[in-house]
Amino acid sequence: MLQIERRHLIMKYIEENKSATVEELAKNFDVSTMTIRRDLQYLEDNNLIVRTHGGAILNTKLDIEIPLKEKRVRNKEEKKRIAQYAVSLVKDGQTILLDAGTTTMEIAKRLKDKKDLTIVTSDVFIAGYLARNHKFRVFCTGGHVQNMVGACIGPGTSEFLRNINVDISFIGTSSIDLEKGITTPTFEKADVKKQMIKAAGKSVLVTDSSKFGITKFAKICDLEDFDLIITDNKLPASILKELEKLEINIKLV
Amino acid sequence: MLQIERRHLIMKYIEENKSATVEELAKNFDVSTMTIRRDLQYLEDNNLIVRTHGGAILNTKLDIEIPLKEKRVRNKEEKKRIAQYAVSLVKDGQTILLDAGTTTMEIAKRLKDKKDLTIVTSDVFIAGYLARNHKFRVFCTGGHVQNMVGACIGPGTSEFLRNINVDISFIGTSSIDLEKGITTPTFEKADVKKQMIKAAGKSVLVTDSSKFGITKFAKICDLEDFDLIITDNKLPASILKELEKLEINIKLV
DNA sequence: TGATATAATCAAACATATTGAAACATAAAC
DNA sequence: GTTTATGTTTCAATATGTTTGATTATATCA
Repeated sequence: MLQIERRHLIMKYIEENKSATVEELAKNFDVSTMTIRRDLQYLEDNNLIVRTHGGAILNTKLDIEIPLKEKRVRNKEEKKRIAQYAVSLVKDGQTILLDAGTTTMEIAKRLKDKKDLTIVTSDVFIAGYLARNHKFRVFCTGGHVQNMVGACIGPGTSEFLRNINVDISFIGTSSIDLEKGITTPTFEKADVKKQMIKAAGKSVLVTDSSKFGITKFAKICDLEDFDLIITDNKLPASILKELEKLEINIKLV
Repeated sequence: MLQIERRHLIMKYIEENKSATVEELAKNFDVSTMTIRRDLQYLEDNNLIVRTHGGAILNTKLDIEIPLKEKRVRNKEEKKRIAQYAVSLVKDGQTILLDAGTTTMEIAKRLKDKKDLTIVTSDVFIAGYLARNHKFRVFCTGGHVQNMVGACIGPGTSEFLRNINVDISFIGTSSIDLEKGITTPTFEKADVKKQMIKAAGKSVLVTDSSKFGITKFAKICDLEDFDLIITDNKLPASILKELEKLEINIKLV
């Protein structure tokens, strides 16, 4: 049987049964599970199905919207704890700013018990999530949307941020160093984050401990420019000691 | 049975019975109580149920927040055909603008075979979809994000649009009338759409035929301000005749 | 045709996810 | 308060997924 033929039949099968397991397909078509997986991968790439652990289901939106798949994120547990603490700093009625990223998305997910918030974000996924799930006033900065990441950057983004003031900014980073400060690969991104700090009465850096000791091209600011740094308890004691020596306000969770 | 299937079925069960105990679910699905607990945890994380001692109940808050049933897109088939035709107008390398809405989302979903597009949108869901699925240059206008809808509106949005030029704008509407033109409930939204038309070398209105004869508060423009109107073939012959008399460029699909 | 490149497939090694059982913690019931 | 039921955490076992390299089939071109 031709590959394309098999893929069509798999699709037909899933359409009829709404779902299928890898095992059952491998048996039906008498090929290895590996081949089935590749077929399913292909069908998913074309938005026809959604792959899940053990098989796949139809891509049609079901009555209830359950996220079918969570993007694999590293240090997920750490990020959740960081987010949990970050949320405790937010008071009802405040205006907050959420940088783009997975950690800040975790913050967004934990805001549901707050009341009357105004939330600004540069992340289109966060904006979408909040618009769908909450009753807050939500603003998206707009700008050039980075593929996969969903982060808005560029002059438009910076301009938007120059015109607002918020109570707290939650900024994420993937490179933080005691000496070199917070850095990022491009000037554009650096500028956006600079504006985020400027716009805020209080700036909080949220980053898991694996990001310490990394430096990138464009500098955003120094560690002491943040009112607080939240990270996880896997931070090496040596770094922690240095931070305390520098009188950086840090919270380990 | 796939995990995701079980979770859907548990959700369905709770929806029907308003509640369920861990024990009863474990027995029904023939898995351990531990697994059921994890499933319930997952569903709670997604705001679908509320966990209680011994089981879970439906998240009643959901009844209000879920326009999902209502949102189950009306005239879906028509919208798909309209989108299909709209996509045929787009050439590789062009810059296009997609208004917020379900019809324009259908357009976004059909762009994947195009090459080297630059896409601007005021819809955070469309921006997110494109960022996740394609390799295009994607821009989001930013602004006040409307709950549930995901559309950006407000001065920030209009300002962004004032600074760009695109080859084609695809505009959606929920109210179109031969005499009163295209209208919308608020001035803010009207202004955004006006800017979208201004920014475009060519403006295309995409709307299913059920929207004809409806008028709202704020006027956007007249029908003749569009270079083309794409709608479906359910449009009453009387209206079609009028349109032709007015020399409106219309395409029925 | 024969030689070479390309694609599809499989199997094995390794990585990750899911599950259930046991130990421990907490809440409800009496 | 004590008891009982339920929930949580942790760990090990199993199931599933991914990556890699070898093998075979298919396509391409001199």
